[in-house]
Amino acid sequence: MSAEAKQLAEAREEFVAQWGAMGSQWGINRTMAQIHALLMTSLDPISTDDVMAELQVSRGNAHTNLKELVAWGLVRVVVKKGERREYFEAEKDVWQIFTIVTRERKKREIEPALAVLNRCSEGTKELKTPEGRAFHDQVKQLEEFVGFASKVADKVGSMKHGFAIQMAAKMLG
Amino acid sequence: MSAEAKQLAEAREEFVAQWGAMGSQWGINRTMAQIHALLMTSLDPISTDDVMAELQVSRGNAHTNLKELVAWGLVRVVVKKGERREYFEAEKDVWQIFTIVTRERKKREIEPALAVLNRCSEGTKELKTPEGRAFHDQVKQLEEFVGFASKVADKVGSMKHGFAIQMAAKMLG
DNA sequence: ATCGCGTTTCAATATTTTCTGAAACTTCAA
DNA sequence: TTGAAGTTTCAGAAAATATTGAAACGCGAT
Repeated sequence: MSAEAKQLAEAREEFVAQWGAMGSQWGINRTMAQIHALLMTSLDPISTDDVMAELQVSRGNAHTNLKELVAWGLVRVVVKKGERREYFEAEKDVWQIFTIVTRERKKREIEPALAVLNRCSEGTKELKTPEGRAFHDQVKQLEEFVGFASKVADKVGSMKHGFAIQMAAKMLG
Repeated sequence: MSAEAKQLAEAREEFVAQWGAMGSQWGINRTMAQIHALLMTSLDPISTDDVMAELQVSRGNAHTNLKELVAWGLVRVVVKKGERREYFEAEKDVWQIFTIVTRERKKREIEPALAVLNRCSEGTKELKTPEGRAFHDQVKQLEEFVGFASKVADKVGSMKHGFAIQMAAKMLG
């Protein structure tokens, strides 16, 4: 192996390892994040067995997390003609990745919160005691804010790359 | 207990329980989220013993998570004159809560990612093989995007309530 | 200096989450 | 129909996280 190839292999290994470690901070499991890192930096689609070999994980683990990435929409299944084996390739466009993660986080984090807040706010609407009113008001404020965040997430998630960059640039400027 | 008081107690209990369950989804531990819910909907500051009684958790657990909330800046310590015991009260303004969480998430999620990306991008700058270039380019794109997100987070985290609402309204309109 | 009251720490334990490995299943070609 | 190649599932094992409970600690009053 040439010096260049070695340098690349090292950098990639670090990227995969660190991205995996970060997965935890993000509430995403380590293997899933590592596979994602591996796929994002692979020129060609790779198979379950490749993942097993690269990351030293079991077939079950590799399989489950590949399919989870496919469910998120961050990874696509690729079939090579004349081969039965499935290959996988990642979405590489960073804006696409961002919108996918935004949609997914909205679904997992914002929507359930909103449902809880709606319920608690509705159920205390006509309370008359000071404690009851205070509770209702606080929950209502949270509800309104989270509802608003939900709309923002929708908007951002449906923006085209160029438009988003333009808007953000204006905001930062 | 009156019917109103019962209704309130029930609603609050549900809010605390559900907010706690959601903590997991958010990568925040359940007790911490429950304490936060409790404090956000409490008119008066409450003590460690109150938390232990309400949530049926140990002193150590209550203590650790209260202090963690204080470290985040979501909760303040209150000393009542003539009392040695510490009481705690939550920040109740939703925009304040949002900016605090934004800052904290930036610190925990965005900054470490950026550090990794910087390192991996720097370390592969002068690779010449197609694989090396592809890796460098992909990492660089991620780096640029995350760096951008970092700036946006700073900006949003330092906005005044009114200004942010105005801007977001324009964006959604 | 000692006591009483509250805070803090931490080793042991419990719970939750992730991972493994093997069996069951599917599909397709012979 | 059989079997080779690949995929999927899942019960049990391992690892990571959260929680307990009790001891150590800090501090002001006596």
